[in-house]
Amino acid sequence: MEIPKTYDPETIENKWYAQWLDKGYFKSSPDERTPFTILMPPPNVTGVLHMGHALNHTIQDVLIRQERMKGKNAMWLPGIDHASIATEAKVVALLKEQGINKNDLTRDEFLAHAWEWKNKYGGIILDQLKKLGASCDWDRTTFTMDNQYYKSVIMVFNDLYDKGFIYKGIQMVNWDPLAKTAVSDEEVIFKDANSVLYYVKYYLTDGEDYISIATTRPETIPGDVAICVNPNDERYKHLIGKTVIVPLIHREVPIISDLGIDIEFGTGALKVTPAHDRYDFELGKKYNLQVIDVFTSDGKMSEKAGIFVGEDRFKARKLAADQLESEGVLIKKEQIQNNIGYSERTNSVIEPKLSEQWFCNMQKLAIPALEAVMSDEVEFYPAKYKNVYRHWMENIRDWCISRQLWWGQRIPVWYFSNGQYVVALNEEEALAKAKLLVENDNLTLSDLRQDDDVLDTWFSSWLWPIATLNGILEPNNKEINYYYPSDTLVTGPDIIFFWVARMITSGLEYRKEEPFYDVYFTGIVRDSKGRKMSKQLGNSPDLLDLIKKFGADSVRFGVLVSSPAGNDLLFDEKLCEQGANFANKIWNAFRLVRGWELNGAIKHKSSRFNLKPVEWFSNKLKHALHEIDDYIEEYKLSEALTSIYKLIWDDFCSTYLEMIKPENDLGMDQVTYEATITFFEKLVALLHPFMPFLTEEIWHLLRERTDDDFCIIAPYPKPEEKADQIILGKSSRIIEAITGVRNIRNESNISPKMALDLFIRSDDEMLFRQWEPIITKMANITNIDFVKIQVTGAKSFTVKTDTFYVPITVEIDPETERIKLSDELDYTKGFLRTVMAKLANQRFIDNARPDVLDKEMQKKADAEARIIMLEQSLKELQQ
RNA sequence: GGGGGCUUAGCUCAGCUGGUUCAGAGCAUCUGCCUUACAAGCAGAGGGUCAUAGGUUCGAAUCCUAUAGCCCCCACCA
Repeated sequence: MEIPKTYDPETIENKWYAQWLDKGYFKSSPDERTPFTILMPPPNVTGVLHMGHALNHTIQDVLIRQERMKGKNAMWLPGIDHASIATEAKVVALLKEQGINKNDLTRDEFLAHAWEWKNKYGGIILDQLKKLGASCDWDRTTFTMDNQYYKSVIMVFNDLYDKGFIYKGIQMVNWDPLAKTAVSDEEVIFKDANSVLYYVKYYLTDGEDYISIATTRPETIPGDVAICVNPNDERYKHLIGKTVIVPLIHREVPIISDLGIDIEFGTGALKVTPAHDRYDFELGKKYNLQVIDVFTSDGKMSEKAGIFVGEDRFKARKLAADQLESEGVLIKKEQIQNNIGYSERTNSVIEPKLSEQWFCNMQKLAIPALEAVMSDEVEFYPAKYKNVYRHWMENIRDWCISRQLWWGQRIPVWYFSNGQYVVALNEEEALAKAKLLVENDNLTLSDLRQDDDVLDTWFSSWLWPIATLNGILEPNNKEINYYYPSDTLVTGPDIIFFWVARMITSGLEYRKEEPFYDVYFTGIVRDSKGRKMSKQLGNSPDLLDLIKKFGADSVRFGVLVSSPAGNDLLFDEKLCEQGANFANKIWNAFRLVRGWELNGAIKHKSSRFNLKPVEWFSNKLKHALHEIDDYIEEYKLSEALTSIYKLIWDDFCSTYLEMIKPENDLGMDQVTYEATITFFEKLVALLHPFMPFLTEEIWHLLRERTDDDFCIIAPYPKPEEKADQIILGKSSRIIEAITGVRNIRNESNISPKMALDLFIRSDDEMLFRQWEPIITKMANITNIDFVKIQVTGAKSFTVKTDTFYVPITVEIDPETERIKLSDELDYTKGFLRTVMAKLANQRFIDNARPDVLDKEMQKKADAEARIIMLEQSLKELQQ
């Protein structure tokens, strides 16, 4: 067998992905094993793969692969969200390009276009995820408008209506004039804005006096129905009850009073426009005022405005300002800072608008969902989001669930011409219910009209954990009973309210059990300058390009290595490069190790090195497995990966392989070789969830494998026995000694090629004898001797209580040697003093834990021994 | 306006219930090496009064209080 010199990701990735699929390793069905389930947050059908997805799905894949290797029945369910408003906007725009206006289409015609679009573009994103190595059970791919899913949503609507949670009402909603639909509070993004505050005179009906009003929205003046002041405001007290003339339209309106008015703000007098402001609407209700909606649904001035009819709201603002000026009622303009709400989807300015919508009352439903998180039944990583969650759930408001769109689950409500309605699962049931309602058996479907609106996308997404497993329609089916609750939800904190909170809510309502045990919140992916990645900035690299350039394993490494849970990830291509370097390193280590057998270098039965390196690395590995396991338990994946990285690069390659690597033609022995292959196998398995392709490749090349022996299903290395600290401690003395010699070479400019002698002064000669062949090889030493006294004409260094002398021809300054020793002595003495102080402190003795106390005792002993050694050396030097 | 978080080497970050093996890692920098696995590499090195000021303590990066700066979330101030 010939091992290629370089690792070629692309062909190898395609090869193994195909084989994994072929072997069905991603598939899962209920059996006697413990399940481990992850439900993929379904990307929008309109979505394009970006770095955020890469991070998110890499994390999910790491978790799934780990648990699969640990023997659980791992199931990762992928899917796509129909993304009602986002998709509809896209389809409308596309049709517009083709010269088709949505308004000219029937509902069915439009939906046909939408489905066509979905079938063409939807799911591209999932195919792209395959390139990344995602090990989803693709047979389970679910779309939120699949037949069964659709029915589940309708069923839940019916159920919540029957239970009295869902109701229809006229309320102030957030209106998106571009999409011409209501949106929920969560879909409104508030941004700071510089606005103009207009001060306007409202003249009293009788007399020359006026009251001045401050407003940022003069175009809504035609909707004014009153002026409101604080009853305690001395300036206006005498005017309450009088009437003023509204500018522009010259209507007479009353001056009323309410304690809610802020005397300090603006002029202290508020123009009341119930149709266009939440607060004003409340005032309007309280004082029974008229509602005049001055806008049309697309944000133009309406007939009711009576002025600037048909003009866009922003144009109208300017026109209104101009006219106020020409009427002589504009007092002044002032620049102010305020918040303006934008639609999350269309980015148009949200208009508070009074309209009739469907709402879901969340207060009662939220109670158990709040409790589940506060009690850690659902555990948040990081925990800081618990507070955010609690605050929202404690102040939860009714959820506006209807949207004036066509793409989505159509609201299952059927109306009579008189406005009466029935809520039903389908037309047949609607008709039956209707007949009962009006006691008329001759009623036909044509007497009924279904609600035109669809449901908020999130009203379907919130059922994801249940509906994907058909748990709504068949609550007792085998699948949902087996897989629910899922284990970990991996998502961004930006949708904690939209989605996470609501899934917990619906899960507890419909399964009486939380939908997932853990929620892992990822951070936002930013560029290396800390800017959020966005299309506009063009700072988001194309994932597929990155994979092409570095390989999927390297990209996975890059996004994982610096992304602790909940913290933003500052992504830099360099991280992928580091990943690629790592892959290359592993590949070359593999070539070295495997080469020994393939090139016939295995010449001996037993180890020249007394198996010391094997003993050392096996303990190093034990130690690392515990560390890595702890990190994974806490979802510290980047830390875990870093640990594996160091274990492989530093400990395995730089140290272990260098130790056992045969110099000259001395050859390798069978025992060490076998041990090394076994180590390599464990390392590769350990790394597999993070870098699946490279590891699968090496897995198959390390040994002959049977047909079903794949790394993807190999047992994950478990932390079992603890590492032997004594062995690790002794070995580190050896390694430090080698480093010490190398250091002397460096600072004295001695080539690594020039062999040196080494004198060791130690009370543990045995140890150094055992390691002698390794020390001589790694530090390029000709001969090691043991001494009892100072060696002159040599550079020295100390490790713990051992002193090492390297005789060199380069000039040695005794003074420098003396200073070195005396500095170390001072430091050690100081160190001992602090230890002694602690041990002399009764409160410390009383309060410290026994292990802390033991450590201090050990420190004391070590320091004392070292001081004796240093003092002795120093004395000899001065003689 | 309310709430939460952050401030540790040039950069990105680890540092749990306070105890000189905690002052760390990776990247970057510097020095020397094309040593037959790897220059996508090897061997070394330098670099931080742990934001500031107090306090608690025998002892604080770690706990408390203020201050400054940055970030996020929530909120109907016209």
